[in-house]
Amino acid sequence: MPELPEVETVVRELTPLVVGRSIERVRVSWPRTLGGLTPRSFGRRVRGARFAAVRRRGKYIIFDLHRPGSPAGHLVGHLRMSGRFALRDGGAPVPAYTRLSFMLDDDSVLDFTDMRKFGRVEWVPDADQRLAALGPEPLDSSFSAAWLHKALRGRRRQLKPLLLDQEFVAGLGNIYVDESLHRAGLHPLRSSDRVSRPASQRLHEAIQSVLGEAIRMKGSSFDRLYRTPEGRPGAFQNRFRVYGRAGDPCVDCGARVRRIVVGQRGTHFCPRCQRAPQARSRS
DNA sequence: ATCCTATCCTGGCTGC
DNA sequence: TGCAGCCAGGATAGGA
Repeated sequence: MPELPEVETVVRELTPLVVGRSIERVRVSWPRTLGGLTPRSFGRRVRGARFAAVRRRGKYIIFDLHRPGSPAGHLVGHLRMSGRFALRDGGAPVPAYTRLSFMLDDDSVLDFTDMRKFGRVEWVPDADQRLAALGPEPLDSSFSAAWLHKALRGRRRQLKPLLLDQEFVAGLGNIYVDESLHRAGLHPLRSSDRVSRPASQRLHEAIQSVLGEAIRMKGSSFDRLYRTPEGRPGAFQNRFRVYGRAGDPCVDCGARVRRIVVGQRGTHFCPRCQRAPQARSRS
């Protein structure tokens, strides 16, 4: 599932392909993709606009739009499970599962395809306002070990669902949370208010190193779903230590990786490297 | 404040 | 071989 590293890869590959191009026409084949606007009013907002920049916030892809002289709002995209952006030549056949297409002024077409139809591409006047509720970027300097320790202690939630909460930290999903917790030696059910300062530091380091490595490898592709805009798979799946490895030996200690369900999410961990939390004593 | 469940979707898998 | 039923999973809403 596309998480921060996959979205970052999409943004990097898309930038040189679309920045400077303008939108001549839009074709909507699954209106819910637009998240509220009708195809007609969506088309009115974006037709004639030019892509000024492509950037990322959490798992969201933001396209800044301009018209001659003035800003023209933003497209805010989310890939969810199976969304994908890709460019094609105007004469090429429309790919399967295409939900939305932007015909550009150089005769190329930017397609948003999405088998499961959960993805969204919304037009908004103000992207920062739309995404204001998101937590800090885990690769920014604002996300420090000290901040993380304080933030963990200020809540009382299990680490797994807390790290998946985009309002706590933006961009982590099921895969990178499991991988980060394993690298930090922290059990997914541990209560956030019981994480020590050294453990917070390990978690901080683990999150940044996992994300950094995954970005360098252009994300993770373990099924047909995620491909970069250039159509290539990522390679970080070869570095998974726990995700999808239930029953296999832990790469660090050899114990069998376990899979449990936490908050309706498959959760993978090593029972030896990630010690079960102690029951909270009453008092 | 935190937790739990349902919803949106489809392809792929399991079991009969 | 065919088919019904279940599952994954990000975000969000509503209820406990």
